[in-house]
Amino acid sequence: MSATVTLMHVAREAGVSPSTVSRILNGTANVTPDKRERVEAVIQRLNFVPNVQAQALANGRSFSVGVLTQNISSPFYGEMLAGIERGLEGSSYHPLVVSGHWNAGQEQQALDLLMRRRVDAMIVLGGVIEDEALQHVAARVPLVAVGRQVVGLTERCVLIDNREGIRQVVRHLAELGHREVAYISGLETQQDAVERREGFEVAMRELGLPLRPELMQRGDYTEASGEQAAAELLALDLPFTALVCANDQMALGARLALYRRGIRVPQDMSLTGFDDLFSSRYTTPPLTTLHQAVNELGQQAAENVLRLLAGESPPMTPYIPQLIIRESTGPAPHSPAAAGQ
Amino acid sequence: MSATVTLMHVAREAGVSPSTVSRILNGTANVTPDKRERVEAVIQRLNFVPNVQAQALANGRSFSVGVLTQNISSPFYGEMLAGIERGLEGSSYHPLVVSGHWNAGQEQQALDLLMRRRVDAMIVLGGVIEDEALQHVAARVPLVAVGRQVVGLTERCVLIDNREGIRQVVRHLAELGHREVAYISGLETQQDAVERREGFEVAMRELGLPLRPELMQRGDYTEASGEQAAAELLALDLPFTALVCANDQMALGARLALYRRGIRVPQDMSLTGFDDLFSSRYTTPPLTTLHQAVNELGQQAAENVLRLLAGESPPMTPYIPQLIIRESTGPAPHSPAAAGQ
DNA sequence: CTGTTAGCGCTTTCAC
DNA sequence: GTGAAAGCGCTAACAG
Repeated sequence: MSATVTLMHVAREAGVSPSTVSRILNGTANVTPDKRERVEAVIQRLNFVPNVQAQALANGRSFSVGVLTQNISSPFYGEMLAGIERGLEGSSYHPLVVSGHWNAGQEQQALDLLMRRRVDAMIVLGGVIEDEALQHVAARVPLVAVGRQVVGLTERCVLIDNREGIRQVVRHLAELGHREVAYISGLETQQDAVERREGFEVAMRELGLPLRPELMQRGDYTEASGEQAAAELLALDLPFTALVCANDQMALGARLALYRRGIRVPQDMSLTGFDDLFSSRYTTPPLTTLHQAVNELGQQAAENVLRLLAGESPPMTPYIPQLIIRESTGPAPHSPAAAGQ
Repeated sequence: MSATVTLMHVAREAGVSPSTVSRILNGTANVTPDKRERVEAVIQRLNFVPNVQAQALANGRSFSVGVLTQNISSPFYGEMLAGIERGLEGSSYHPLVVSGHWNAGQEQQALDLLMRRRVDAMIVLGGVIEDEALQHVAARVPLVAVGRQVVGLTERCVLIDNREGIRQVVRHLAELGHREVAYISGLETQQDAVERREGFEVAMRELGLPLRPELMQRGDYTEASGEQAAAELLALDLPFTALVCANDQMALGARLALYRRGIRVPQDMSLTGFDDLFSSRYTTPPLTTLHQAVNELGQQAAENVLRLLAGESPPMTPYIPQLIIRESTGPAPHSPAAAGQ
C-alpha cells in the first residue's frame, strides 16, 4: 500500500505552492491556465485525493449534516433518508446517519457522536429524547426536526397533521355507512401515536359515531402487534365493521389476523392504515391509507437545512397527509350504503 | 453561539498540558488521579467535545467505515445496513453510508466521496461497478463485498448461493406435484438475477420439468414489474400452476395480478419469492420464500471488516438461503388448465 | 496571480 | 508522570 499522496506532494511535483493547488481544487481564485493544467495533470497522475478531514479542520466546516433516524431499516424512515440524500445531492454536504432506535439513551449517544464529528447541521427524525437535548444541539448547529414538535424550536419543525389525517379516514368510513369502528393505536410513547389516537376519538365524536373503549386496542407500530391486536379485537365478539390502524405496518398484521379467520376485506370488514408505505399499493386488497410523501418530506427537510446553512430562514409548513382510497374499504355490511350497492 | 471549546481550553483551565488531556481522553498513559479528576471536571463544566476530524488527522485514522449501498430505502439493503450498524456497535468505528443506485457512475462517485473522507475500510453491497474500481479501493483500505463476486478479491466476498436457493424452491414445487412452472426474473444487469434465473433453469432440467421460454418473464425486481410480468404471463393463456419470482417484491406485485384475476393462492396457483423480507410473513397468504438472514449478513460483514482492520484474515463463507415454506404454495391443482384462468 | 506563513485541534515522540 | 514541540493535510490571510 503506497503512502497517501497529499496536496504537498502535488505542489512539489508541479512546481507550485500548496496554496495554488488548494486554489485550483476549490476554485477559490484564478490561476493561470498553464499552471492549472500542470497541476491537474499531476493530480491525475499521482491519483491525489484531497483529505476531507484536513479540509474540515482547516476551514471549520465538515460538510456533513447529521441525521438522527430511529430505525434505518424501517420502510418509513428508509424512504425519508432517501429523500434527505436527494435533497442534499448537488450541494457539497453529505448525510451522516445514526440510529436512535426510539431509545432516549441511544438517541443521546447518536447526537453526541454527530457532534463529535462536527456536523454542520442536524436533521432529527422523530425520536423520544427530551426537547432539551435537541435545544442544546440547536444552539450549536442549525437543526430541523421532522414529525416531532420541539418546544422552543417550533419554526424548525416539519410537522405532520396526524389528527387531520385520521379524521379523513373516519369521515370516509362514516360515508360508507360504518358506525362501529375499531382502532389499533401505535406506540404511545411517540407523539404521533398519541395524536392519531386522539384524532380518532375526536373524529368519531364529531361524526356522532359510538366510541367504545373496548374497541380501542394498543399496538406498537409493528406488524406483529397489529396482528395480535386485531386478534384480540376479534376475540371480543363485539360487532364492528371497520378497523382503523395507526400505521400501515399494523394494518398489514391485522390483515393477516382477518385472513386467518376468513373475514373478507372489504366485504366483511374495512381496513385502513396510515403512511402509505410503498408496498401498501400491493397488499391484497390494496390498502386504503393516508399518504405521506415521505420521500419529499425528507428532501424538503434537507433543502431547509441547506437554506439554514446559507443563512436563510425557510418556512416550515405543516404537512397534511392525503387520503388514498384503495380497495380495503367498502360499504359497511348491512348498511343502507351496502344495500344500495 | 459560544465558540467551540477545544482540548487546549480544557488544558489551560485545568492547569495541565494538552498532552495530559489527550492522554486522559484516550487512556494512552497513566495520569495521577488528582490531575485526571481535575481535567474530567473541567471537561464536564466546559462541555468539551473532542473533534473527531482533528483526531483523525493527527493519528491517521477516521474511525469510519464506508458503506456503498445501492438504495437506502430498499427493504433488503435497509435491513443489511441495520446489521452493519449492529456489527460495528461497540467498536469505535462508525458507518458512513452512500447510495450508488445500481449505477456505475454514481457508485464510482460514492466510492470517491468515501475515499476523500478517508474511511478506514469499505463495505460494498452489490452494485454494478466494474471489479477494477473495487480492486483499486481494496488496494488502499480493507474491503468486504457482500452479494457480489469481485475478481481478485474472492476471499473478501460474502457470497450468496442463489442457484442453490432457487433449486430448493423448484424442488419444493416439484414435490407438490407442479410441473408447469413460470418464472419472473430480476434485473439481469445484476449478478444475482442472472444466477437465480440460471439456477431455475438448471433445477427445472434436473427435476425433469418442462422449461418453456414463454413462461420465463423478465422483471426488474420491483413490485410493479412483478405485477406486469405476471399479467403478461397470465395473458399468454398457457397452463402453469406455480409462479417463481426472483425476489419477494416482485412476488408481491405478482400476487396483486393474481388477485385481480380472481386466481386463488395457493389453491389455483402457487407463488414463491426470494429474500424473505420482513413483511413477507404478512402477505395474504404468507409467502413461501427463501430466507436470507440479511441482518446477520450485514452484521457479519461488519465484524469481518473489524477483523481485517485488526490485521486478521477472517474466513468468508458463502451463505445458503433457507427455504421457508409458508402458505403461498400448495399441491398442484389436478387440472392444470383450470389454473391458468 | 502566487508564494509565505500561520494556524485548524489533536496526538505523539522525546526529554525531563 | 508530564510538558514541549513537531507535525497530520489543508486553507486563508498577507504580502508581493
